[in-house]
Amino acid sequence: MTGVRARVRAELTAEIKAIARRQMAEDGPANLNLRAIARELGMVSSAIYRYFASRDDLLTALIVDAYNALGEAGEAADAAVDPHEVRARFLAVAHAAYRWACEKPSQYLLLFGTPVPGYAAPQDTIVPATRFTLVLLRILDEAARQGAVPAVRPTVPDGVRDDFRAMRELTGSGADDELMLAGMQSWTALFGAIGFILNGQFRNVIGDVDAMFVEFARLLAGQVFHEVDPA
Amino acid sequence: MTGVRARVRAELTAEIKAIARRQMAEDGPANLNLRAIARELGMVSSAIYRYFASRDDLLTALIVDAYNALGEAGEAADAAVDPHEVRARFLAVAHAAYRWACEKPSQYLLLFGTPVPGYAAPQDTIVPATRFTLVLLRILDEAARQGAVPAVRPTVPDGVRDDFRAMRELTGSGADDELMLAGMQSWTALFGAIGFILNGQFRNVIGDVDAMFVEFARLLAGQVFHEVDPA
DNA sequence: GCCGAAACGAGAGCACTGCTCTTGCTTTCT
DNA sequence: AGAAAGCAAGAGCAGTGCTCTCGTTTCGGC
Repeated sequence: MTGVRARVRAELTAEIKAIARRQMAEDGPANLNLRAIARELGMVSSAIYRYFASRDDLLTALIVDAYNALGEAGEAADAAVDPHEVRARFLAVAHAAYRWACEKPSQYLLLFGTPVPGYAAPQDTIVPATRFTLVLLRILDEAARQGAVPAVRPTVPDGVRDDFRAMRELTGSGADDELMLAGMQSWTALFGAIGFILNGQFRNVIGDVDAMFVEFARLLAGQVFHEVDPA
Repeated sequence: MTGVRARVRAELTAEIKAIARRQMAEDGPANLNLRAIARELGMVSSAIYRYFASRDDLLTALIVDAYNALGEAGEAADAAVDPHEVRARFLAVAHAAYRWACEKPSQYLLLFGTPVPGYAAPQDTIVPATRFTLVLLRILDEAARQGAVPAVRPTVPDGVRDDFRAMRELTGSGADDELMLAGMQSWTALFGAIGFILNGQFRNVIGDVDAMFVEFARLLAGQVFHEVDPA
């Protein structure tokens, strides 16, 4: 094993993904084009199939990479802040997600945009997909330890209580149902805002979308971690 | 004018759009297929081009229709509630959007999902696109009249103040900057939640997503219209 | 009523896509 | 050394959006 061939294969695989990412950034995530990649590599289109069994397979690999990159960005941002300052941690992670999305909009849309046509996310993606969410869950955990209470207290629906219990068991989180639901809501709001900004939904409406996002994040932090000293 | 030909043309145009919507619902919004539509109509693909200059043109028509349908759903829901009960109005409109999205997921994703490949929204879409938002702005207006204050008070960035002033002038709204920003945030959070649910982001995580959405909406209403008597 | 103009559907065709299969060549393993 | 596996190339298939041409049908002004 690990002869010349194996190394060349790894390099070519990486190169295919790199070109795919660049082309997606130029032509949009849904325009992933195997033939164009092959052309750029000076190969013939059928050769690509030695490395990825299908277009969907390549897409899956890109999605997994993107989830991991986003998760890593979140983890790094979280680790750079005092673990006890939950608001600061939330803001750092939120800004990290926003920054990552702005730098790689096509990859962000690959994760959170409309699923590509007949594409069904395979099993390989679900673990990397949870990586970013786990960062937020850990922040919720610490917030619960500090007795945080949401600004508006939700009434958690019965059907959701079981799901939250399962999540607690799976992640070892100690956040109570109310905090969990508020956190979940802020989580969707966060990604909703990023998605809207990236999709240009605020074009011709809001000029400085960056400033607005910063304030959105502050609002969310205040809503979830209300009875906690501000950072 | 208004001969046989004009009526047939109108009917065929509508039929093309109807078939397109149905096919989109089956194969996903990005799989809009002119040839398949023509096949179903018993026509040849080139005949479609008598009615829509291009695939993008047909897409635009569908998008305009969808924006109008969503806007209409919001307007109807809002009109069915006592105009003074702002929380109830917000909840009604939020639920209307959610219901519409669940009934017509492909059309919702057409509006708020990843933009279709090389598609750039033309001018025709921007007026229908604001229709739903205007409903929320009117609710904010009434809330301002009642002295509503967000649960967490935002500090409105300078760059955004001008945009809000422009929106006020354009819509005749009387909502102050803080309420406007909180409303905007809740608006993105609302559509973010709907999008996540539709895209299956909560699959295998939350069982009863409907119940969760209802509580999300209640949270949002509470966050924006805090110092207002609950409906 | 008539006749030119415009609208229409059919069909062939172009350039492109994802994907398959076969054919030789090269590297790797036994 | 020889078999097996990996590899790139090329031809080819079915499908796409779109264009162009060609007879036919309908419409509006005379």
